[in-house]
Amino acid sequence: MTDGQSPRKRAQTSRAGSRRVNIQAVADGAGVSIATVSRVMSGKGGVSEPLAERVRRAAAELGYRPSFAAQSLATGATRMVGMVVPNLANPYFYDVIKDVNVAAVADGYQLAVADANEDPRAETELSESFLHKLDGLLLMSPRMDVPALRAIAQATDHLVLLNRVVPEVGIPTIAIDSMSGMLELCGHLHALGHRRAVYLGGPEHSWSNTERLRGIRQAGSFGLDVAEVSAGGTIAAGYDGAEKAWSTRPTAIICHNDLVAFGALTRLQELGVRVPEDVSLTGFDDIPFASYGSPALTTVAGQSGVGAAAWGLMKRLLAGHPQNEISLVPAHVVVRGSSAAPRAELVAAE
Amino acid sequence: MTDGQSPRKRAQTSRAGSRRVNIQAVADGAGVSIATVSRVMSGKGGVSEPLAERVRRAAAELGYRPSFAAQSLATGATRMVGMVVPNLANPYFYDVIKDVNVAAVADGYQLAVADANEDPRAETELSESFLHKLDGLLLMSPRMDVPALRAIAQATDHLVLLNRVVPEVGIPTIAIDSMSGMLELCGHLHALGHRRAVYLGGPEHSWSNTERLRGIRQAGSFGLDVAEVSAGGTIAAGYDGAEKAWSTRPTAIICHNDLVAFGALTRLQELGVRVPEDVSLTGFDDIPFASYGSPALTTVAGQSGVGAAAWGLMKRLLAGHPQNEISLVPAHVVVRGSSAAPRAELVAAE
DNA sequence: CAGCCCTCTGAAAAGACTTACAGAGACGGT
DNA sequence: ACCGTCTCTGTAAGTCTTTTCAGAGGGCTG
Repeated sequence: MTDGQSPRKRAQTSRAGSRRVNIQAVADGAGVSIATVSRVMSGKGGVSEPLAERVRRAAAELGYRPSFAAQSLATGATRMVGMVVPNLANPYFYDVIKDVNVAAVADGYQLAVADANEDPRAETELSESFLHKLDGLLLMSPRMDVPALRAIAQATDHLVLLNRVVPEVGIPTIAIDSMSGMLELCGHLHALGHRRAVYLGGPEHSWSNTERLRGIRQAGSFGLDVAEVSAGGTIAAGYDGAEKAWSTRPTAIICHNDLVAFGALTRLQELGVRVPEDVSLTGFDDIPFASYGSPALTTVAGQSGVGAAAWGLMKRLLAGHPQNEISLVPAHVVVRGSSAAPRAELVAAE
Repeated sequence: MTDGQSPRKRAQTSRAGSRRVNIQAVADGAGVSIATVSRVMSGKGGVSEPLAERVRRAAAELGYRPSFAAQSLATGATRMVGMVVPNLANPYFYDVIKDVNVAAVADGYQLAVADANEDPRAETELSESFLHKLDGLLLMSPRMDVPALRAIAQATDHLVLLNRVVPEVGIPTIAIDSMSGMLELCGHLHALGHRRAVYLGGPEHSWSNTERLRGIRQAGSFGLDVAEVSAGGTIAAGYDGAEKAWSTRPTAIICHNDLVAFGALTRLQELGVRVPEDVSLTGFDDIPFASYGSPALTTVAGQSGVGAAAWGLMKRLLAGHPQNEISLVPAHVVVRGSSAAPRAELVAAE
């Protein structure tokens, strides 16, 4: 307190000043103008090497880091993108998030993830907030309604949709081809000899559920008859729906996703129903848990590549090239222990 | 195009101006100064109602939203906090993330999550980046070494540690009391009659693994003998380690977490070992999958409250009140089907 | 009726950067 | 020797908001 100087003024002269070290401090330290410091820090070139070195040293000495807020304000960009996910609890999402993350980081962008907690309103709010703060937005399987989606799409060009196709709004999209994946799965079951199955459904109005149902209905054309039992996409829903599904004595139970299958499997085992001897059971998504179930789950894998593709789209959008691509990533059946040929007497009984 | 005005100047007069609607545009629209607009938008009061109404209408008409970057620059705050997680793939983390999220949102903060993909270096980079951009940082079970952690702690006061206690650096911390949770679990097994168990360990240098081991070693004092087999905290690690653990013919296998237990369960069933008849199996964390396994997993639950507590700490830090609390959240055994009394002859054999 | 205080409003500074533009110096060519 | 050009650097404007301070006006009190 006795240093004899007003601590307020010329704080940038000494490093003891309590104010943040800013670009001016570095400029003073290196004896150059702030423009030069800015040029050196951003690596844009155009500064002679000896001077640049001097600036770098001064910056390092002072521990200077450009202010994110000021940079964003000046450039109008943050080099961050957001991703809103309906529910982090589904391990399926994680695979995609990881993919996007890796790809984005490789391009010098950072990904921030927000969880909407299964609430469409939260989804909308988070989306608008992210959009307003970051450079771009990836929406994973959004449950929000079309008007909400349209509002967001109108507010920005930097929007990518994952696993939901909304033809009435032109948004660049990457989605797993649930329909054909499901069709292939049905084909697999049919080939094993199944003729009567039950579909344990997913979230009512979700696009993926609609698509998977579409695949299932098409399977009717080659002779696989599938009844529908609605569930909800979660383990609990699978557990709760399993008994009803089994009550119709199908030879196969097709679950909306692996989570549902997992829950159903547990319930079936409680009921003394053996999988796959008494009934075949299938999932969708191929989450890590799927291959470790007992039996391991026959499922449909397709997420690989989705994340990278989504980032590719976003990257081009950020570069200012409008996209209107809607691409479907193929999905393929992964056969594991939970599906088998139905017992002969069950097929014969039909 | 014949409106007779140079479109460049006074762009704020018409809504056709291509530049962003800023506070000046609203001020002009409402016939007030930007200071008044700012006051109205931030709800700070001090503006007469009729005028405020006029401003609100003008803002709505123009679709004005304050610039996030400018706001951050002016206030020095973002009202966002970041959380870095080693791996989103572990469902356990999700419970905590969700909790923090809910609590933060309730206080008007937004949570951004970043995944370090099990890479300590990425963890450090993400942390520094977030710290630099956002108002605070929550570090979930960080794997980074102490110097890295110390560097971050020195750069900010707004840091909260979850599930890792680092006594040599004074960081506010919330952690599950793994040690006593594990001790309680051992007590449960001991009470059932178990005397010889194996611990299928977690990530080598993680704090939680160290603590759980500590609990296990203490259990020796009341007569539960536990050998150690290192695994790695993942399903695959549990699967891979199960056979080795079983080879010592314990009456119980204590897994580092539910993921490991899940993998081990699968492998044991493949080997024809029945759980819990031939061996008891326990997890830790009580992830949603745990109660749906077959058998359902006996585990240790403790995460409830961790997220909210962590946010509480962060909130006080953000309010400028230094904290140096290191609090341990109690964890308790949840008994389910995977643990039972050992078969009499096995105990007798000892 | 004067003075005081209170409420409301606006001007202007502060916050930290980027970047267009201009200018200085060096160097080569004629 | 002069001019043009090129490279490097600095000045200053622009980005958008918050907030302090001062001032205007009105009402109340003594």
